[in-house]
Amino acid sequence: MTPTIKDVAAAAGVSIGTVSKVINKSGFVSEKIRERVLLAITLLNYKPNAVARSLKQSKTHLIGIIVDDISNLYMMKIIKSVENLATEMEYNLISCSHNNRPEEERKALQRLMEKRVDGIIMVPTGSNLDELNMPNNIPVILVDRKVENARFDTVVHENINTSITLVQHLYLHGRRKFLFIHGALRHSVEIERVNGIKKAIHLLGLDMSAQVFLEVGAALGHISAEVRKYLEHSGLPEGIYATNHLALAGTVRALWDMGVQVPEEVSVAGFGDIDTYGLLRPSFTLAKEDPCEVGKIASELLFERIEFDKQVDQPKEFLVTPKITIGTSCGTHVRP
DNA sequence: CGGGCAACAATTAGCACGGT
DNA sequence: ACCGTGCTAATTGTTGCCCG
Repeated sequence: MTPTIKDVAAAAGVSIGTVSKVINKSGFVSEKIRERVLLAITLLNYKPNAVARSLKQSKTHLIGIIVDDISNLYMMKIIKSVENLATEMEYNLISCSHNNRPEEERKALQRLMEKRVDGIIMVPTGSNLDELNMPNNIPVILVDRKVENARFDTVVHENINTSITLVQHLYLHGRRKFLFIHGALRHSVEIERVNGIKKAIHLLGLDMSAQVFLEVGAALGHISAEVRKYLEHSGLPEGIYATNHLALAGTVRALWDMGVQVPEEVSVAGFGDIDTYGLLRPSFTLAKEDPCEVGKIASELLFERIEFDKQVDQPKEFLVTPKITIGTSCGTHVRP
């Protein structure tokens, strides 16, 4: 059996309370006894039992994080960023995916609560929070997506104005007929970005009937096939704008497969960082999200609540503004 | 300074009790 | 004798408080 504090106490010839004081550097222990205890710890290769400690302290030093899909690079960056602070604060992370299914979201929450995690950071599916049995005894921070009835702090990207800026950008370089490729309008991110597009169309006085909105799925292979099918059937627009990194990657792949030259034949803009390793010299304009910043703000908020017992008086919304990087797609072409 | 002990949360073995 | 029910007490490792 692995040695317990009891074994250390017996080996050192002291009580377990004294061993506890030595381990936690609390209270008074004479130097002679302290050395004896430390020697016993070394000889027995004793490691304190975190489970028993949690039992006593009602604190597990565990943080739960629920995202839509843990293999999604964007989500991975949020998790990594949360982990950075968690490690510094001597907490461990439990990561879960809900795959955008409310039922899995509910179960993941349930499991984390049963594990008695000290706090939760979560990307909501967008389902009704009242039906999720959200915890009210531990802090929760929502990230990436806004939800109605939020009694929780939320960290999200700015989507509407950024979306408007991207359309304006294509417009300023002479584009007037667009293909807007977006995902399912299930959560706030896609809804806001599409709303931004519509606002931009209105602001710029573009002909709405000349614009096309194409909704695509969430799997890269399918997206590129759908985009290709559309382009082969309906021809190239002047500009393409994809609202998320998967839609953008699928679009770029379809254009490559079709041998379409960007920006010579069509301008491309979109959300997302699809060039993880910096291998591309992108000829399209990007609004790059900053998932690391989202994770950083969210984890800082969470630890404020956990460690300093800070209460949520009025739930706040924190906005992270995506950085726009100009590709070559717009610089070379000017409308005649 | 150091020992003793309750408390923490959840589970389960053990036991008494009543009914068939 | 056997079964189900409901209760108590023990169990786990650690901490923090009290007492001498």
